[in-house]
Amino acid sequence: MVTLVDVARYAGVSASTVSYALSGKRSISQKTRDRIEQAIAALDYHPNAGARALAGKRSHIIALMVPLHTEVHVPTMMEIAIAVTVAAREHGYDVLLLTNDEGPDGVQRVAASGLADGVILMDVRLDDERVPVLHARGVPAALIGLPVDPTGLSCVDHDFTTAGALCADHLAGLGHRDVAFIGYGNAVYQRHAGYAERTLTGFRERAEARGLRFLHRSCEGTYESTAGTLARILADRPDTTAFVVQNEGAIGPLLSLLRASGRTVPEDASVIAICPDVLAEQHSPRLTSVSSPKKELGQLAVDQVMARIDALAAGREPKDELLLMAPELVVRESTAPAPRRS
Amino acid sequence: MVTLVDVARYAGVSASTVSYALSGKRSISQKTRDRIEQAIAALDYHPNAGARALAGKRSHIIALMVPLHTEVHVPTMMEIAIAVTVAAREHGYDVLLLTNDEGPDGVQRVAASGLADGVILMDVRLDDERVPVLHARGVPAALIGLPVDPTGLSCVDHDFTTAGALCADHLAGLGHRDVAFIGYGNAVYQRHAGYAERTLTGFRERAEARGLRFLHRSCEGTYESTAGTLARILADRPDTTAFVVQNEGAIGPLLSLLRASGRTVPEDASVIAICPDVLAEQHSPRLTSVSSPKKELGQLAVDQVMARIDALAAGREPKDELLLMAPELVVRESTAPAPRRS
DNA sequence: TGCGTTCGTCGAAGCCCATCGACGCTGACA
DNA sequence: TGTCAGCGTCGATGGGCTTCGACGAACGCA
Repeated sequence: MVTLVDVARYAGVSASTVSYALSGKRSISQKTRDRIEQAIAALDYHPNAGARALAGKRSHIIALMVPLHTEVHVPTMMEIAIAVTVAAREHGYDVLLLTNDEGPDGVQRVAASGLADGVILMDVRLDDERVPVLHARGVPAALIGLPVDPTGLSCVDHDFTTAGALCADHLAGLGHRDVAFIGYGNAVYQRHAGYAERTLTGFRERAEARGLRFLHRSCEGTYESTAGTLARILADRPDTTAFVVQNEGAIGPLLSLLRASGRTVPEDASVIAICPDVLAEQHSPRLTSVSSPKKELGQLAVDQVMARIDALAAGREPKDELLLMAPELVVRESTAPAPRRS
Repeated sequence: MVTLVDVARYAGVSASTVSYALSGKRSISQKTRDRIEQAIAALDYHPNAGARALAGKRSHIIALMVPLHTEVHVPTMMEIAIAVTVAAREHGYDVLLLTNDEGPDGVQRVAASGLADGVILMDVRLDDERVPVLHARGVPAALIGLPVDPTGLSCVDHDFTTAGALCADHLAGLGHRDVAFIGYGNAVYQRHAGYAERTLTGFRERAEARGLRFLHRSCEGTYESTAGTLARILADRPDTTAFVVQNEGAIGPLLSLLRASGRTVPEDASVIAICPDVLAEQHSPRLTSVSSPKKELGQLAVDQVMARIDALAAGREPKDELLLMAPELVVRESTAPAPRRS
């Protein structure tokens, strides 16, 4: 194994000089810097991570805790995880993958052992039990999702409330009067997943403000569940002319079922999906959708932990942040003015 | 920060005794062991990861390199990643997430710096450029997927060849004569993704052996692409009575399209999906499918790296392994005896 | 009773790097 | 020409842990 001392000897300087050349924390003449770089290349030197962590009191690792089982769209989660990893690398950091099932102890473990300098939590519950640990140990952290009380924390999330409102606005603007909202399964609402509730609230408030009549129905996301949900909706409100779907699994079945029931989208029924753009694009007709950027979410979360890690190292008080990413409604082919009443 | 010395002092023993008590590498009397455990609990001691890595020459971290962008089913990938993480924890290891775009350099980086003790590679290409790095540095590694030349490596993968064969067998057994295989997009075959080619080979060979006429068509996985693919198949071989689909995105559209064209599944047309069971279950009718366990895949990969890490530490020569996980064909509601010729 | 073991514990020597204080040297300025 | 600032470099120290060799105590056996 090649060490810093080997490099120093090869370059004819002292070990500390090599260290400073690498970290840039003291100025080094161009000449020696060149010699050192040459030595590093010649010997194929890679600083030892453990030693660096020990001496520098920084592991250059952040932990990312992902949900083990989730009702949320898995590809979306993955996209965020990857965005986090890529963004972290740009800060010279690596990402340690933790699963939800380790719970608060997992956070404790990686933080207390100095394995990770900071933590990013995904799938945050309103009363998330990992949050107290963060406070207790003063762990630099960023949450993707909003707990009830975000004081002392940095959080990023999609602005689901606005997402819901955008849907209501768009449909109201097209002249629809009776609208149905097809959401996630009951379990999601029962465990108070923030995103589901907030979308619904945003939609409800705007719908009421714009004089829409609306129905919310939960749905498990399978073909059969969607069929049942749709049947109930049409039985309860036969005049329904538009659907908002916030459940990736229900989109395909809904379109098939509408088609099967003789309804053309968008002439007879409009459909808005709250889902990633790629998904919206791959249906036929291509779906008008509301989505928010996942990549930026991940990047922002990383920026937030980094800021907190730096603040901690510098002894500064980190400032709380609460960022909601604006969603965007893209009009495609699945929404049209409401059909005239028969 | 609480250190091992603090614990030792509190327990009235020496530091090395505490270390041995924790690692179990030398016998410690029950009495002192108790005192030490009590001290650890009282002081809330967590061993410093960096120091441990430095002194022990093991980081207790394995790196998992996941594809950045992939045509493969993302939830499947995620399931494997999570299985790896959970399995690693059971060995006292954590998982570092790397993305494909770091390429060979990424492997080099984490291995040479001692950041990771071993590496698991996903989405392995037939001529994967990361493999030479593994050989050059002697990095303990396990591949999920098969390269052309697996000598000196440990690999696990699904037995796609058998998966293809199972499909052909099942359909031949039901009396089908004309069968279509709807695969991934051309890009997947062009970059020689092993899984796509092997499935096709297995299917082709068995189909020929059983006297099936068959057609392979690639498909991008969108609704429109599926529509085009199906149209071409029916134009070329109007007598086609069964479909094998190896493309998660095409399943829903295919079912809708068959239904729309007046074909009932399974009476008029049989469908087998090569996909995870959960997916197969959520369509209507529930699909006969061929799937292989993802969780075991992840676990086996972890076992393989661990074996190699241990071998390296003990100076033993690790043995190569090549495990193919047997797929299982589950008969559900989408396959039936071939309809009589009209 | 004497000897050789085994068991339990200790002290010290690293592991590799970051950082601090010190020091000689060069150049600017008075 | 003398003085004072940097600038560039060095040596020493420390960070928390693992591991090796050593050593006293307790024990078995002859």
